[in-house]
Amino acid sequence: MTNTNTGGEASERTLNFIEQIVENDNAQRVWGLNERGVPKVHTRFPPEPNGYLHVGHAKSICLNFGLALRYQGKFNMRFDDTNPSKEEQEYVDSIIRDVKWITSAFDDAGAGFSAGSYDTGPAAGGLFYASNYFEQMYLFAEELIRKGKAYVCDLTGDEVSARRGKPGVPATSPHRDRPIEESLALFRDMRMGKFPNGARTLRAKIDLASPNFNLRDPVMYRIVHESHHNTGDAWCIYPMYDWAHGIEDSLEGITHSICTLEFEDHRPLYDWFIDAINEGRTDDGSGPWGRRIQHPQQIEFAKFRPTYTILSKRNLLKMVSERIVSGWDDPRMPTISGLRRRGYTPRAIRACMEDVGITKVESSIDIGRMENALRDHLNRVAPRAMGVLRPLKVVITNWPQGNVDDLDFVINPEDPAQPKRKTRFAREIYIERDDFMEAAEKGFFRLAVGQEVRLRWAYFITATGVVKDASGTITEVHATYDPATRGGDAPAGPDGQPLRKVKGTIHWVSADHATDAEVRLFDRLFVAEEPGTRTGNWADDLHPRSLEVARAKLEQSLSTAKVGDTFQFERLGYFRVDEDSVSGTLVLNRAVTLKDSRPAGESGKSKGAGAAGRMYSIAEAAHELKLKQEKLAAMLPGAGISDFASRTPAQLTLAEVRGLKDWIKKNPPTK
RNA sequence: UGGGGAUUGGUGUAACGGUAGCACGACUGACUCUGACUCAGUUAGUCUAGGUUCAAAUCCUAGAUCCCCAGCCA
Repeated sequence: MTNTNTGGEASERTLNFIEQIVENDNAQRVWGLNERGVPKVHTRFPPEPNGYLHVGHAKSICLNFGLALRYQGKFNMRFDDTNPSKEEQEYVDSIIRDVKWITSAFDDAGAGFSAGSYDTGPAAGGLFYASNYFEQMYLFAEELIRKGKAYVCDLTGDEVSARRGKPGVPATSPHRDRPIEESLALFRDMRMGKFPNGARTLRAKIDLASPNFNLRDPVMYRIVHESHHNTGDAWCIYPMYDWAHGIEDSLEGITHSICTLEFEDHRPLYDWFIDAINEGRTDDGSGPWGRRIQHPQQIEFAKFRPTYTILSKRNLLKMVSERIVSGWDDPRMPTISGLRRRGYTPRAIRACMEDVGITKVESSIDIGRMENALRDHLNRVAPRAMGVLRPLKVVITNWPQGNVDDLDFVINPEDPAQPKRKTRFAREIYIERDDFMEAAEKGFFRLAVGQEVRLRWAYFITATGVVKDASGTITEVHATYDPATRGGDAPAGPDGQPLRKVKGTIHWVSADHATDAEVRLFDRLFVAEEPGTRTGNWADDLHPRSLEVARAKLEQSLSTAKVGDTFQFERLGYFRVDEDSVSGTLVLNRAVTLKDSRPAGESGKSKGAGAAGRMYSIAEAAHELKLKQEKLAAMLPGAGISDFASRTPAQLTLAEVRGLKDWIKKNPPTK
């Protein structure tokens, strides 16, 4: 079996546990056949429109949409909009946009099966709103009251809390034996708006002593006098998630209701509600309550949890409202709209999700995996261009004044089918400041005085001297070029082999033909792998310089680039034209750098993210060693790490953690 | 202290009583007009302790650690 990291195209791999469940169900025809004559598979993505979608949601979309596609089923986009006080039309609009964008990664999904976006392709189930089922839900609720399975409770929120009980101590409710007719009348009065917010609730009559608190007579309806983005003022009672969700799935014919781990405790409730509705119903509808409704299967999986990121909508909202970022679509945000603006592609996001897989293990995903997936995709599709982020002027002193050369530039070496295009070269050019050293150090094979370098697709040049300002800063480099190297090839000898080699190739931009641009360089929003673990407040781990703005010089052809265009600037990374661009002033975002295998330090970046440089906080180390933090801290001196208390930051190296592991084996802690 | 989950190299993930494999990362090297890409190689793992078995990551027992649950949020 092979795994794929090549853009998420379907390939052979072992089935994940959800696919196994689906295939089992299919083999046993649990859900019957669909109109295509294949076993029915119907999934959905059910966000609440109370914020923008983030990468975590992308995983769920890919899972659910991918399942529908793989098994020739259907996928519903559904708003779980049961709480008018938190939901807004702006969020509805953004979610629709984002889901379409993510699902577009499934276009041309192979096997002659084209996907299209969620609402147009063969997997399209449609766009739905839970709020459109309010009337049906209400009818089901009355049915449960009449079956003696639900009752109106007069307790306030605080009173319910106070009476919730504890593990081993049952909850209490003074109204659970209220006569059916009385509950029915009160429930109708609730709907009529006869009571203020919070005065009464409808509760399911399940088990006040259940060890699972979700079953201690959960609230089904609460009174909320507020306008709803979809139903307006039609309702003043709104269903709770637990009551509503299973009904939504059932009504839409969902077969596999996939959600995240924290809802495992809710599954018995999900099942109870559907079973309660079905009690007294029959397959042919002949009973007193009519036809049975579908009972979807809830399946839970672990969330996508990237390092150096926070994902809860509440905290993302806080970052937006406190202006820590410029908005929900700030390119540093883990929101789908932020990733899109930064330059991520849906295919890269999908590939990352495929790479990471579906399990019930709450693992955290190295944010580098997302970056790798992006590089992998963009490397194959992004046109190359040249841009200089920190320009340093080079004067080619032996280049004829006023002369301009048109040179061939390869658009994408990964795609030889693409034609070449012309790039202008002249006497004055810009190169990257980092690509020049007055005196080359060992291992530095870019431009230096007396050292020859290749200008990509242009000429070999050798620096001859520098011009400095009063402070000693180099303002200009003088160099000579070799006319025999036009196009960037060294002249060949009689045997056809190049007569000389240059180790370095650098990028450049013609000064007279350059276009100015603002280039935004992003770093992680947080400096801690898990923001907030150190102090309990993620704000303490914010990266103080997660945005740097460069005044760049780009090759002339970029001046006509459009918003959304993405390029690889050779040797630098991938860049996307930002929405902030106005005519004449380009703004680009660096989506991700290229990988850099230069020695650490030389590239100006720290190379510590990998395993070798991995640092552990005391909490992480304690987790790794399966010890309590205090216990670990106490044993450090004995294990030969005596200076830990004085370290800043208080971290252990990977080697030390490994050493501790061995030491603990030999010296087991006392219980 | 009640209930529900989880635990395989640095990371992610396979193996469903029978060779612990794959991917990412890291490290070497080759190639290279991007210190990119590509290619080759190296590295490193079954939470612990018992038990069952010819054979255990897998089954049993006990324990450890982590996550979730007492909203009229979803």
